[in-house]
Amino acid sequence: MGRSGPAAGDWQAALRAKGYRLTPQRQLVLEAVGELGHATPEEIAAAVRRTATGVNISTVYRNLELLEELGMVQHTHLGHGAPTYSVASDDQHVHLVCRDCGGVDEMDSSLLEDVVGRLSAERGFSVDVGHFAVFGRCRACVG
Amino acid sequence: MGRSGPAAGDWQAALRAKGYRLTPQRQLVLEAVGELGHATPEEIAAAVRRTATGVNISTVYRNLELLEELGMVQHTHLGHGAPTYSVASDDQHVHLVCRDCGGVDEMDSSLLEDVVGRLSAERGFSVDVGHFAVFGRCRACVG
DNA sequence: TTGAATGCAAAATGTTTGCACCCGG
DNA sequence: CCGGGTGCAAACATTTTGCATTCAA
Repeated sequence: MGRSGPAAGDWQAALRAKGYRLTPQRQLVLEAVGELGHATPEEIAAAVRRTATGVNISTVYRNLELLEELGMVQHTHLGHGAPTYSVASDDQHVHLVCRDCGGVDEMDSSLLEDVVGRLSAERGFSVDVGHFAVFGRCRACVG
Repeated sequence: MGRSGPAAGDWQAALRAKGYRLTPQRQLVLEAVGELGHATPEEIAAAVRRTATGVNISTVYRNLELLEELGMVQHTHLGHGAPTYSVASDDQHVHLVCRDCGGVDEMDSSLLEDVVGRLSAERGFSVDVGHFAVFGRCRACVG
């Protein structure tokens, strides 16, 4: 996490190619998403503010939207309140959300291999595996 | 839809057994959920008001919560805004939500049989199949 | 220079809560 | 009669938007 990786400059070039600018806020939002993982816009804003006080929440929203459009981040609805964001390059995983304790666990997306295959074959539906939450009750709450 | 079925009186008895009352609003909310299917609280309120003007939105929320607690209805987060409610007795199905056109399709929950089995065996996680949305892109939007 | 981006405040959604009054049992 | 239920208004939480100002390129 927090790694810039070999493609660090690529997205900056992609930004400019589309007529967008590289601002400190933009960079900080992307870094925060990478460092936090599964973070809500509010949490991301808080993280960004630890480096740059005064960054507005609406700026965070606007940048998350832009970064998602560029394919840099993606969001998942874990059920309850705000959605959570993570960097798109992170390994795809399925979220297991417990409706009782609210806990979130993860499983490798290979779990859904055959489901994805069947939906593609039978319906032409292309599953977005990362954007995914399975609801139910965890071992502890099932009792 | 809209059928009262053989168990029509059962939930009314269940209500009283738990010290709750049977009010017109309560009945109308349950009926509306059954008639609409996949309806948001706002849509349910609108339907209820076609019969009884003046029913407050907060009453709808409170009754949806109660009816869900009693196992009469259930809600699903389809991704975007408000959650949608349906009667719990309806055949369980998986929701396929297109992230481009926003369309919602359904598939029989047998699709997830093995996934449910594996999650139960490997993690002790009990999947709530009805409370489920698979995100991706539908045939039309994949192009 | 110039238009994209930001900050701020206000508006738009969606949901919850406190409280006085009402009514089902 | 009595405690659960309702309506109403206000509070909340989350997200979006209008607009003047700022700043990356």
